[in-house]
Amino acid sequence: MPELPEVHTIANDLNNNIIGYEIKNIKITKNYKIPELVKKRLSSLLNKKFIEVKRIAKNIVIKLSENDFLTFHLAMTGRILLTSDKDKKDNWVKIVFEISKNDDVKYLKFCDMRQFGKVNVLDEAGIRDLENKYGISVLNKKITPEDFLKTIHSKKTNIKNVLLDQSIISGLGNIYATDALFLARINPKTPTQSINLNESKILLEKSREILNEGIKNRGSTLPDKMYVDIFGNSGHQQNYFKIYGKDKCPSCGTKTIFEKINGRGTYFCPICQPYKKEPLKKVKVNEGQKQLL
DNA sequence: ATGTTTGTTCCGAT
DNA sequence: CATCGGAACAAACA
Repeated sequence: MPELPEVHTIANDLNNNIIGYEIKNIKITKNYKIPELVKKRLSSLLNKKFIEVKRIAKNIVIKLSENDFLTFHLAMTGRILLTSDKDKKDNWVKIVFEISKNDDVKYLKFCDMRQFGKVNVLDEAGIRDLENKYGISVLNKKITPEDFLKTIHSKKTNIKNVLLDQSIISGLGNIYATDALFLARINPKTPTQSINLNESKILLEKSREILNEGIKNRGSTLPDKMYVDIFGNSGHQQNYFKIYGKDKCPSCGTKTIFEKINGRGTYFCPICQPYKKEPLKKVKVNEGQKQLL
């Protein structure tokens, strides 16, 4: 579930709650598939101290003493929970880190229902590699509409698809990309090559706006409650979705269209986000037609 | 029983 | 060879 605002909220809360704590024990749930190498690296973290928590794209990155980094990617159903209650039962717990500072003991849990999430331990070079995997961040204030347009044009597909391609544009997930396109009044199926500078400018603005609103509202929690923050609380952005999950366009009242685009559920308004531009079609031209042209 | 699901990676087709 | 897009990863719910 977690997209950038959800991951941001988790990283920020962890940074305010686990700095200075040391890892005293690590328990991996039986039958949880984790590479042997990662298991070995995890055990090397015992007695190391949390220095700082930050976010790289949708990864939670925890810096420990001796320049080790513990990273989590939550994918669709990952959760990070923090509790002082040793006996608290949580669903789908995969790894429990017992951490302490002086006499205070807490439990940092990595949970994952569908198990698409990833845990890893990296050194500084590994962190650099991780950073290099990702494309531009729309939240980077240095990115101009010109930069954004160039990036959009670098992939020949539809605009929704390129917004979700983390190696090109990092941070937007399915829900926020859907809402950003609605706010920018751009049809999600618009070919990237048809986007112009003005649309690039608006889309960049609206993408920033929607991500910042999501961060302000501590992420979005859908009815399945899969995303919760480290204390188990829901986010609020679901109350402010623009068009994601809506039957009717909040702007003009027209029935929204729900369509799978590149396998991802997409909502859009056919009136406010009209499909103006035909994709470039490959037309087979025979000799006779050529003369007519 | 079938179709959904907030993400990412891999592999086959073009 | 580059690029695109569907399948797969696994589990719960309606």
